[in-house]
Amino acid sequence: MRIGQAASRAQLEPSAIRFYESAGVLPAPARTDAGYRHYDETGVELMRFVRRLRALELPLDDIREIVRLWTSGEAPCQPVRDAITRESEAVDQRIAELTRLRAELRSLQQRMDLIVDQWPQSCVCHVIEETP
Amino acid sequence: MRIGQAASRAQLEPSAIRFYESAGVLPAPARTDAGYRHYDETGVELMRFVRRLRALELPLDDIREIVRLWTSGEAPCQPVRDAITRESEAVDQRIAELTRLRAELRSLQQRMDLIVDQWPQSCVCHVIEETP
DNA sequence: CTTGACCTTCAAGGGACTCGAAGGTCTATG
DNA sequence: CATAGACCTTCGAGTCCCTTGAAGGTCAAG
Repeated sequence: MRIGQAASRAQLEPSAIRFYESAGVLPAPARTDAGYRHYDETGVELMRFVRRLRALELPLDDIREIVRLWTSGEAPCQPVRDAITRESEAVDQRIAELTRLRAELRSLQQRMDLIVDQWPQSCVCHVIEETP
Repeated sequence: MRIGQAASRAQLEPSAIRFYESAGVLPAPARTDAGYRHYDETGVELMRFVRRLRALELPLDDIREIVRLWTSGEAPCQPVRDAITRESEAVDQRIAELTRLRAELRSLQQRMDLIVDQWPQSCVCHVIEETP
C-alpha cells in the first residue's frame, strides 16, 4: 500500500512518516516504479509501535534506538523500560512546575479581579512588578 | 551600564536580551562609541518585567504587545489579563494531559515489573503493543 | 604590552514535526 | 483519449525560544 493508506491505518500523517524515515526512526521502504513508497503490514505495525511510543511523549532519539533493536531482532525491553522511567520522571517534574505555575496564575487573576472590582479605573499591571 | 551587568541585574542572559531585542520585544538601546549596548535603569526594569511575564510562560507574541503598550505610555492591563487567562487555560489543559500520561506510564511500569518478576527472561515490550 | 574579560554580529542548532511550492502519477469518467 | 482530481515526490522554510560558536573588536588592570 502507499503512504496515504499506511498513514491512515497507523493513525499517523504521511508527513510524519516521511519525517520519521528522514530522521532514521523508520526504515526506508520499497518503492514502486513511479517512485512511490510501498509499505506492507510489517511496516504499518512498526508505525503503530512508533506512534504508541510517541503518545508516551518519548523523545525520538530513544524511539530510534528502540526501533533499531526491534527491527534487528533484538528485544528492546530494557531500553523501553529505561525510556519510560526517564519520561515518567520528566512528566512528574513538569507537572510539579505547571502546578506551581497554575497557583501563581490563579493568584494573579484573583488579585487583578479584586483591584478591578475596587478601583475600576486603576492599572492592574503592577501586580506583575511585585515578584522579584 | 553594559549588557552583562544589565543581564545580571535583570536575571537574564545577555544572549536572551539580544534575542528579545532582535525579536522586537525589547527596544534597541543606546550604543557607546565602541558600539556596545548601553542600558539605564528603565531598561533594566523593562527586562525584569519581561522576565516575570516569561516566568508565567506567556508567549513572546503576547509579551511583545504588552511591552509595546507599556513603553508607549498606555496601561496594558487588559492584554495582561487576557494573556494570563489564556495561559491559565493552556496550563490547565496541559496538566490534565500530563496527568493522564503519568497514569499511563505508571501502569506500563507496573505491568512491566510484574512480567519481569514472574518470567525474568520474557520480553516486556508487547505491553506497548496492546493499546490501539 | 599583553592578558583576560567583555562586547559585537551572524549563522546554526534543537524537537518534532507541518506546510507550501513545483512537479510527476494514477484512475475514473465523459 | 483527454482530462480532472486525488495522490505522490522532493526540498526548503517555518514554528518557538532561545543558546552556542566562530571570528573579531574593546577595555581595564598589571
